[in-house]
Amino acid sequence: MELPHLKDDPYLKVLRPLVEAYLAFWREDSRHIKSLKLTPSQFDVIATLGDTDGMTCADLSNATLVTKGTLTGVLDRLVAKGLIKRETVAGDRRCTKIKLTEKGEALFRKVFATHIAHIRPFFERALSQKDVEQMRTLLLRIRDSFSPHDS
Amino acid sequence: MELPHLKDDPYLKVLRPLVEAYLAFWREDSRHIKSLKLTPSQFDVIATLGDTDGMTCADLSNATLVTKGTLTGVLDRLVAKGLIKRETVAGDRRCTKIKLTEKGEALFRKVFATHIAHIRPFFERALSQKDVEQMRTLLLRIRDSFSPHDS
DNA sequence: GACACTTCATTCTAACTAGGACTATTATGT
DNA sequence: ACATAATAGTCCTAGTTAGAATGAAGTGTC
Repeated sequence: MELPHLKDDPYLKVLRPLVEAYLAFWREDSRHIKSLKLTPSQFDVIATLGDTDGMTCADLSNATLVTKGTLTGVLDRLVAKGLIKRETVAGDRRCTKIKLTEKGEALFRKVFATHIAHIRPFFERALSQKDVEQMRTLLLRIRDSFSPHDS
Repeated sequence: MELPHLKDDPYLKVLRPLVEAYLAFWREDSRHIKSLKLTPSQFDVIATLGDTDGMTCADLSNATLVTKGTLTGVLDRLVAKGLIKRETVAGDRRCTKIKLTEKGEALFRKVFATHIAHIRPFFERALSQKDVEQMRTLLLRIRDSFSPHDS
């Protein structure tokens, strides 16, 4: 992603900070996840699968940031680690139901709260309660500005 | 990257919108870049190289979001497209100076302003001038909260 | 029941990612 | 001067990315 150099443009002045803030978060996020011996995509899948009784590949792909094509490989590696299993679905032989194994379940319990607790203080330090509300509103306006139904 | 499900947490309430806003921008951004027959990394390099008289790999890597190891391959493909050239540096035989070719220069001129003009309206629609200032401040606070020198 | 559609998961390709290892070269400390 | 450290670019590995193609399995229509 490019960072335009026209920093004086009143609207683009927000683009670079957006990219930088996201990237700063992302680096810390994946650094911590890596210390748990998972990749960000793998963590994403485990966290999504936690507290469900299994999802199909298509559901998983929608709920995470991993596309369907990529998912197969990610799941293969999680199966190899013994964290998830693939089960057939009665009544539809096209689908596979992905579930956490015992081991995967245990990892989820151990890791999820830990990770949230790790990331939380970075936001706590930066923003007051009022800032959070403000920020949230503006970020959602940006997000929606990019969505197709916008005029 | 995972999107924690504890949406009620006062501070994490801003994390999901941050990720979503960034991703919304990023998808539109790379969609448009792709229509110019470049990848996001390639565009990043071309845009950074524009209006300079060449940079080393290390400089390029710092100025863009492309790491040194990845850069080699990206540059190889840009050389293959005839958009950049590698030149030796007098006085330091370790360095290579990367420059736009005529063709690369022409592409930069054509494409850069176009791309900015394409992205700009999405932000213009979402934020007032005052919002921009507010947003910028808060985003930079988040960014800096993740940087090492922070307490 | 046969036809065309759709959906599911997988496979494939080209490109990218971080990060570590490697080689050549240049700089530094004593 | 000479060993050591730092730097530059490249290469390598494992994993990810989007997107297109594939083949198997359901669904809808007549």
